[in-house]
Amino acid sequence: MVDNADVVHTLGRIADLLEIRGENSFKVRAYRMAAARVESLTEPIAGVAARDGGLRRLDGFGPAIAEKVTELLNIGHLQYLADLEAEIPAALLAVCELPGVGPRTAATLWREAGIASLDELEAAAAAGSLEGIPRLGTRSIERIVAALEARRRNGARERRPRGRVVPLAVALTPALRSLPDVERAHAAGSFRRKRETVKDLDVLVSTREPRAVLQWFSTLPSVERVLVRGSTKCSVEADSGFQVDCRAVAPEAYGSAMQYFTGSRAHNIRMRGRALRMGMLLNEYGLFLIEGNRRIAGDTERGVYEALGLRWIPPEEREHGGDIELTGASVRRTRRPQEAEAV
DNA sequence: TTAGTATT
DNA sequence: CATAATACTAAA
Repeated sequence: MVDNADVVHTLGRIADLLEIRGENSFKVRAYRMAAARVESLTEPIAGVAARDGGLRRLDGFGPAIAEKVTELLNIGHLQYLADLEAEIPAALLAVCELPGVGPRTAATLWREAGIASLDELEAAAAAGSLEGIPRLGTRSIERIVAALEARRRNGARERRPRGRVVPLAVALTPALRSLPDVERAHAAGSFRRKRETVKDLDVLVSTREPRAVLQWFSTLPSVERVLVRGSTKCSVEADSGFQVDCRAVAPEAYGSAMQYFTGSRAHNIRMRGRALRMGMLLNEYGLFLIEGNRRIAGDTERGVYEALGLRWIPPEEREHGGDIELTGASVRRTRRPQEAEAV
């Protein structure tokens, strides 16, 4: 019996393999969107398929994906996926999991050097045979070797229970606040959204001296490896390979930066799309009227939501894109006229 | 400058 | 035709 989770897994796997194959990114995205749609179903997909209209009634299901999922439901097997798996080694997906290595690099390693797994990559690196691969310079090879070493030490990265990350967060944010140039510091991301597990810890700081703050952050004793360090953000591995991202912004952008850095990604896409439809641009630096490029919000997170006609949405409710419609009752509809100036 | 990878 | 916007790094 094929259940919803099987369909989600199958569609996601197709997307990953198509990506390594270098397929049109809209096609890849289509499979991911269809997978997300099935994941959000509250009933067995077989039931949807059986009813009038069938799978095509689901958002994100066009003729091609509907046909494939029908085949999977009916005979418990999808030839299209089998063909892809015959073409592309499954172990390449693990290569893509290395930080800094994505589908294009994995495809290059495979096609140019026949590397199809982490073990083969490690052997090739040790033998020095990565040199000479097109678009793979010395620095890239160094990064790959470092990533392989980190993985051997810590194993594959896994999400951690939120409770296991709390001590890190409660130690890090006050430490950042105690720096001379830092005004504010808070954990954001899925930690702030109170997800049960988190993939990494995101910390936002406001400062006029981002470089100094990020320099301090990247040289903390518990930092095992610096992944990237630029002028506005720094990502490190600490605490057995757990990733911690620090983003620094000017104090007047703290609200919009918190909005951005809290996510979720789907929530941000909806918020930014809504801004566009209202003739505005939303990014981590503020909310801007496109006409005249005038900044109208961003100092506070609440100000961003209200300028977009929404009430402030608690982080826990920002998990899915639909939250804006479900919970973000329009301020215009709910507030009384005399409160209008508060926006 | 651009491609690739990354972040929410 | 297709959901947003931006940052960092290495290679060319």
